[in-house]
Amino acid sequence: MRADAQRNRERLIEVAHEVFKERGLDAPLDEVARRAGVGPGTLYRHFPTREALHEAIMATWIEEVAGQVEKAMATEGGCREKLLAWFEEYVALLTRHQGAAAKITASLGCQDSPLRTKCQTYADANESVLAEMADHGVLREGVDNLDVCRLLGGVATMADHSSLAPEDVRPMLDVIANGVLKA
Amino acid sequence: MRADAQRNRERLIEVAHEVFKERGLDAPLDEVARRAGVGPGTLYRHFPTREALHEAIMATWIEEVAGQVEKAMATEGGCREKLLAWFEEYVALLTRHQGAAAKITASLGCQDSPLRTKCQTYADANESVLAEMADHGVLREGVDNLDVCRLLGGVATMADHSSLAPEDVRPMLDVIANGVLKA
DNA sequence: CAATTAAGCGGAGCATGTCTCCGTTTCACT
DNA sequence: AGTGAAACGGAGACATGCTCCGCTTAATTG
Repeated sequence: MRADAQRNRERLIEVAHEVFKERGLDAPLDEVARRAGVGPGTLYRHFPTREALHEAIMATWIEEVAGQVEKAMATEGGCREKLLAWFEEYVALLTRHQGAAAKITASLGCQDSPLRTKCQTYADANESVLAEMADHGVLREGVDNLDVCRLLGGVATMADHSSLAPEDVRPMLDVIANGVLKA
Repeated sequence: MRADAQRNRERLIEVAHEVFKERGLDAPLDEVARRAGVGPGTLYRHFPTREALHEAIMATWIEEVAGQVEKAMATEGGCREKLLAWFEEYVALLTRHQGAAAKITASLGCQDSPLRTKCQTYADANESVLAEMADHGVLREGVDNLDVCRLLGGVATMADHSSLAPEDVRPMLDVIANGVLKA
């Protein structure tokens, strides 16, 4: 790739990050181009679809997921506290950008989504936490990872749409934890 | 109201019902006007915002909610089966139109949403079911109606976005039921 | 049954946003 | 420096939301 193309690409990702943070994932793409000081054509050449740009943005914070699992698992207390710490982190990661939770979770099931690798990272992370719970014998029988991911995605989406504070999200996560752990 | 205005209003609601069913709640409003054989101006006079039209549409099926509560409570089996029957009905009602679940659930908390009366109907219905569970002594302490509604709304939203079949939704509702009922 | 009038109609048209096409510029290599 | 291809950028076609205002028509009244 030519040096100027590389520069533009990086600048676009950087600017898109800001714009999406400010105005949500549905922000006008021409605005991204304008602020990056390039024409719309340049933006669309680098990122043919809105999703392609989303994917590029998310690549930066997907890297944090593994670390957050470890952090949550280091929480003081029993399995329930660890699980809830992870659930809170999961929701927090998904709600970093307005609109992201719904999109990422929607692509959980489908193989051909451009966001597939991203949501897979989340699913894998959650699976590892559930496996830990199973090892400690506290996981209910028949609890499926995909279902839990969708439930958490649903909570995150509701939190996003209603601008819920963490203390409003917590009781929902409590219910899910109760449903996932043995009594 | 003049007779022709009345006629147009009814026709618009009827057509909007079709269009929203086919293309989701974000379908072009001009398409609704076109199919109804009126100008866009007429549509926007009757329904100044998209939400106003949504509200009018939903008024028709909001009437079914109370009946569905009774139907679910008449399900054979114990409290768990009744609760799950209601949860399934709740999700089915919310996913009748693409995009509806997210919008209705988002307006649960806020007082000034045009959809307030609609989502209140759902919240009241769910509250009555939870009250029934409490009467039978099977409801966990500290389970809040609003949280359960949001969880169900989240499930419905995920079902909507991923076009999930009822059998894919059921396990998520199982987890919520486990979290809501005493062990 | 005209005549009157205001409620209602409808579409031209502006605003915003997406995305493409293609003439022009710039980089990289010789 | 010269050359060719890669990259640029912006005009503009197209889609959608929404408004304004001149025209039509239903309802009322003498």
